[in-house]
Amino acid sequence: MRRKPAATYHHGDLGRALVEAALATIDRAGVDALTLRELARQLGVSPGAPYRHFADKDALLAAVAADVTQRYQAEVAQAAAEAPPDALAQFRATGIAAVRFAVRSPAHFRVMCTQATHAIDPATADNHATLAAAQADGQLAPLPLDAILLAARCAIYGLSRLIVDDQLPGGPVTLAQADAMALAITDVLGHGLVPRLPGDPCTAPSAAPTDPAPGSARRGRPSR
Amino acid sequence: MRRKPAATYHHGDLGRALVEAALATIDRAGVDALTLRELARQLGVSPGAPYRHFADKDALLAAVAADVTQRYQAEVAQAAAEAPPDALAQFRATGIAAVRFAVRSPAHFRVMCTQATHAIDPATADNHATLAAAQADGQLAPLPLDAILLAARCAIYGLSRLIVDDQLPGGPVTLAQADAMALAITDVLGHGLVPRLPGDPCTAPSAAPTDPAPGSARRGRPSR
DNA sequence: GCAAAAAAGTAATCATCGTTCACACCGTGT
DNA sequence: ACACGGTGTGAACGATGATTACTTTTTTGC
Repeated sequence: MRRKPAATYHHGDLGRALVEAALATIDRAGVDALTLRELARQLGVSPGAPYRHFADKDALLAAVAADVTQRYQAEVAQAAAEAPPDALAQFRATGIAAVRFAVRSPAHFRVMCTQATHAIDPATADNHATLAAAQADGQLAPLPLDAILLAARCAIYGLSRLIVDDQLPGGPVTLAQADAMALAITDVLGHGLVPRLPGDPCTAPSAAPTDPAPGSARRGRPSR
Repeated sequence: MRRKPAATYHHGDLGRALVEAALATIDRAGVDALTLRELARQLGVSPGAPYRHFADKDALLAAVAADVTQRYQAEVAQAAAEAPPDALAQFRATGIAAVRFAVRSPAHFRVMCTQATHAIDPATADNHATLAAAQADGQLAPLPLDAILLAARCAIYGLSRLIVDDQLPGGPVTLAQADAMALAITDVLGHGLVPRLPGDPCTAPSAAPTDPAPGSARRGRPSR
């Protein structure tokens, strides 16, 4: 009773507390382990109390997903802000940030993808303009912008989901491995699968185009 | 009692029937709508009967996932067999086949990804040899094979999951749209993001490198 | 100030689900 | 003929999501 600034009623701010407790439970034991009753138990309220704040379990999950989405987008945006402004560096930085989020909080990431319909898009409007400018400057290949955006998004989202879905051989993925894989992907995407003419600038802006990739992208070999 | 070849006992082949009924239910209403009791009801058996064939619900789901995985791999393999043997054509064909499966049976695809741990790999061992040969022939860029394989896998898996997770604006995706998107992605991946020198062979083998992509990859524009 | 209304929580209750257990049924091998 | 193992029955148990009627607290309109 000393000082409860916002604690106005019995609990103060159930609703917010429910979301945070749900986040903790999901992060610890996965979405399937989430139970409204157990949540109410943890917060010391009756089993029916949560229904004053959320229509049903799905509504709570939607709120959780919204919270996760906000953190996700903030982290990606910050990574974009801290990276050099050229298109490839932006792609690399945001890709790495996105994959890192997935590695750090796989369960949260999964909830976000399942519940928050099309919320994974890394700022389509701005990118369009930026990429168009990059193409005009000759920094970017003259491919349709929609196709470029889609390919980049698929590659990063694919890596993230491969990780959180446990589809990569070799157990859980470390942050360093995730970084290396994201880098390798951006390099491949930047360079292209079709061989280039000798003397082509290729993926110069990257650190070491071919070295960091195989050292960590070795996963995939021991699968069969 | 005329001729029931395998129908020996009360039901004949529960277990198989359970898997098929589960597949139908999942395809119609999603995994969350799957209930062991309802399944038993449909098959005219008691609620405890399924437990003679599966330890629990997860075991049934694992069997379902195995069934889906088999069909998925068969379809992808057939597409690979029917496509030209060069590396890029193989990538395109298997990619399109995989995405088509996801579009046709989103719920099945999701169960497969969630339950069947690392089963989405399109034949890593063979590909390694094929790609190495392609690289030696100069048909493929001299990038680390692991990175190439990873990037291709991420792009296709990413597109598939973007579709089944409903992360693409514009409602459900048609088969034609999915084909176009897969094609656009393979083109971008083949060409590379970094501009090429004038006169470079580029993505010649494809039909129309830049035309089919924007017509259908327009999705992403109306998002914001 | 204060009483009415709105917000927040409680306790009891329902339907359903996953799962288990003791028992009954059926074909088979001896 | 008979025991036995694989298969299905039927009735439970515990837990969950959700609803309802009721109480308590906070807010707020006058």
